[in-house]
Amino acid sequence: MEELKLHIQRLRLSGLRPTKQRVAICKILFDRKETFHFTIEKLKKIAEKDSRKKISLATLYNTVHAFKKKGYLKEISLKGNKTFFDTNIKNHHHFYDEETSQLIDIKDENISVNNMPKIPNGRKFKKLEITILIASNNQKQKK
Amino acid sequence: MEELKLHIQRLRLSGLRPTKQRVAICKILFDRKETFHFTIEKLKKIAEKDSRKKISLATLYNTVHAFKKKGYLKEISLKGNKTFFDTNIKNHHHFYDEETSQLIDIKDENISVNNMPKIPNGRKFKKLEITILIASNNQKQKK
DNA sequence: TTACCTGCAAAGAGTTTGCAGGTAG
DNA sequence: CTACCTGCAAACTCTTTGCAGGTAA
Repeated sequence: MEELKLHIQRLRLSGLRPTKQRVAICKILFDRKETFHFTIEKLKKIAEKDSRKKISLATLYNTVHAFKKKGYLKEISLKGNKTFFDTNIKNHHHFYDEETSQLIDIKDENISVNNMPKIPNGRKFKKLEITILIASNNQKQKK
Repeated sequence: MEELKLHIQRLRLSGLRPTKQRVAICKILFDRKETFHFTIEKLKKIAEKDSRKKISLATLYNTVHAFKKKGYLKEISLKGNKTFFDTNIKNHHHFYDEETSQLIDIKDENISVNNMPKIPNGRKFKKLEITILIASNNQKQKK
């Protein structure tokens, strides 16, 4: 179980004790090859199904926020009132289908801006975020 | 009062009757040269101060949503749980200072993407949204 | 043992909705 | 007069927090 050690390390470095609930959350978040995009609600359902136990919101929120603060997770900027998180912490962008709430990563090297506007006075550049909104092809016209 | 006629027209086209409260909202939103970025809460405060009367949340929400549906307002994609709106309905992008929640428009012609990634199968391109996160220059380092 | 953690439930924040009196047409 | 609108408050959704029993170290 090499992964388990990594999970425990990630938790400790985030200032959290490695409890069963938190390790279960880690498995879902980090035992995967591909990016995982999620809301707290979705993570809760998956974590409870996989571990076959109740995981409280308090635990989910404190764990996810500690990971975000430590940089193991990123929050995604989207319309709407749910907070989305992303296990891909590299600099990257997204396709987003608002109808299905589905997110797809775009690698940083697969997109670029060729003329950057001047940053307003007294400010400095922090980060670029590009979202390409997409929709189903076969969709009927919305009235 | 040429503006008043425009406000009434906008309201009618949005399927709303031109009441005093709604005209007051229109004045704040549309009697201006520059883009206005706002949350419902901010609009409420300004509208109540300007018109010196109470405007209920129900009125604010139904009016703003009708304008958004009609295309007189746009919703902005940002982190966090408040909904931001924008009176600039042209295709454009934003600088965003998360510390102050300040938004600054970037005209579409002042920024461009030079290599677009391939749109996922079965989807079509809808819209491009670019946000440039900025921060104050003189800010102390965040720990 | 001690500090931290868990589940629960209550509280907050933002948004939406039902209702009864009020107003535009 | 009728349909729509307003303010109010209740309800809803998502998130945060306080608490008392439980667990890691």
